[in-house]
Amino acid sequence: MSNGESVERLDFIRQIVTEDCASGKWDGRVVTRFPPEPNGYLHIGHAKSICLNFGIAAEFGGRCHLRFDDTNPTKEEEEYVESIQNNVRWLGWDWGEHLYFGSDYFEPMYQWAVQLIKAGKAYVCDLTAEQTRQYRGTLTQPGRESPYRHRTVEENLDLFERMRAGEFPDGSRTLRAKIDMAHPNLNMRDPVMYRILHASHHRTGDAWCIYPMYDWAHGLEDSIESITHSICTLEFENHRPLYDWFLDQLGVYHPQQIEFARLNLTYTVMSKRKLLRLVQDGHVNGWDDPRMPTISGMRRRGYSPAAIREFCRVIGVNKFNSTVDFQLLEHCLRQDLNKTSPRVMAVLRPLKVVIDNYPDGQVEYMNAINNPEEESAGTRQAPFSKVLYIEQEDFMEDPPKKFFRMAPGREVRLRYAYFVTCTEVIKDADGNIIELHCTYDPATRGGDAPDGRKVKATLHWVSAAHALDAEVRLYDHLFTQANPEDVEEGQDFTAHLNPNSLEALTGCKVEPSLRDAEPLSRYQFERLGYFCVDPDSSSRRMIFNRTVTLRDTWAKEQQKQNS
RNA sequence: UACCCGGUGGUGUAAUUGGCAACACAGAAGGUUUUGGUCCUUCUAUUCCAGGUUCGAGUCCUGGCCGGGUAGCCA
Repeated sequence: MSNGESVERLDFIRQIVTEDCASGKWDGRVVTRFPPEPNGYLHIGHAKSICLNFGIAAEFGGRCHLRFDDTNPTKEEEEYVESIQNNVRWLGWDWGEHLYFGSDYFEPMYQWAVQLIKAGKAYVCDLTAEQTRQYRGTLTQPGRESPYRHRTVEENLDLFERMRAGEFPDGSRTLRAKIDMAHPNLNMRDPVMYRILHASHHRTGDAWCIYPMYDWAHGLEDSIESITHSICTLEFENHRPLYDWFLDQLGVYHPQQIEFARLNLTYTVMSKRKLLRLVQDGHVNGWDDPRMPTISGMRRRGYSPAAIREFCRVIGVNKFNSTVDFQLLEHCLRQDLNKTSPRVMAVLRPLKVVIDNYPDGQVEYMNAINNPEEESAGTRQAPFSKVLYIEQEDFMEDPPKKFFRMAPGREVRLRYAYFVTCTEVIKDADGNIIELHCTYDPATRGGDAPDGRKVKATLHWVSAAHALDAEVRLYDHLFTQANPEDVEEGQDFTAHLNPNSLEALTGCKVEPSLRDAEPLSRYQFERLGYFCVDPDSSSRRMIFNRTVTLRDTWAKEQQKQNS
């Protein structure tokens, strides 16, 4: 293991960066960027890109810019700019002074466009959007040249200036690059560089009514910022020739674009469009709903930044599409939470237990370990008394063979407290078990028997008189199918939404040490899972979100027996 | 039926760049345990196919097959 760890393997992008540093291609500089469009919330797929770009910069002693690619005012909002910054910071990355906006470069971009026009490499086109599409040809057929392709430089300059001045309505003209209408790569068939959009921009206001297209803008943004490695996702592979063409024609600083495969995860969707749909149609309660694969949602759910970073590390980087098993994410989560989360006892579905031979009114404080994985976390005192709550599912009146927990006449351990034996089961008129009576062995205080006898199970519990009430929200996958996109004709991804993805439990009982738990703080509820204090939680109304269950071999055993 | 990219266990990735196919997750079995957690041990492959080069091919070459991307005045 230590051997495998020491030989840190490089993904193909880090190999390129390593080679470039060795050859001095960029004078040893490493400058990357994370360039989101502020038109939605970041999700775990973005985290992969963020960790890649910021991670490479950190590992190679370079820097990573946070740059908002805000070239389309009709879709972008300030709210998203803020959430994105918060998310990147929360994930643990720091862009230092290097916060940029594509819109800050609109003027130099415009000047470069003028330069291209003067060089005869760009022209103003009066075709409508529909006509442009028809002239472009198809995947198998070449396009036709626009009738406006051969305007004079003077006419183009004049028209382009008047486009900027606002003389023409939306959609009436575009500025296009003059490349090759027969090019097999459709992106090279005289792509649009500017469109007219009389729309207010969240940063530049009404200063502009022409806005640059992605292909024109992005390379220039990279060039201005002296990016060395412009890392993007696979769908931009076909755009690289155009990225290169613009920069070559202009003769400016020219970064290298490198593409990698975006992340897919089982049981979830990963496109901004679909996530927006879930929010807008009310399938979830906002972008930060704990069921969402958004960074905000995962934060609220209780994921730690370290767990997400580790996940992004272990999934690797590649050039082919793949779908990562959700369980790998949960593994990274548990691995981190196990080391860092204080243990606490909480009962989700309480069952009252009375210890008949325990003195009325007596309270003992039991020494409980806060985190067996972290000695420095110390211990705490948990109050124990005659009336307790245990978990309903920890008792069975007629237990199957492999059930080790409480049953009539069986002795089990109450964690950090005593061995108890169930002596009586009390039911209501409908036959539901509503209360248990037990006896305890005073000699087993702390949980060990002096005579060395063993018990098969240890149960968590809370003292009824000391317990705090809480609401606990249990979450499951948002979709019932590993691949939500795999649907019948006429259906869409919402067809497999899981109707039981949220189960809210009230009347849960938690130990009193949780009284002042901070919002977003994380705990392990012993034997149950990891839980996080919801931001809406207060001392009057405590709310916990279940982040993830503990691995549960008993649950697996039950499934086997049922099937 | 155009162009570009890609195919390694159930899943995600490695393979010192032509030299014993390795790691993790998942699954199965067992051990330890005051969490049925953690931890520890063990078990699972025609490297898409067919040729070729070579002492030797996951890696190089040729041909096929399969998958993904691309016809926004989105990014």
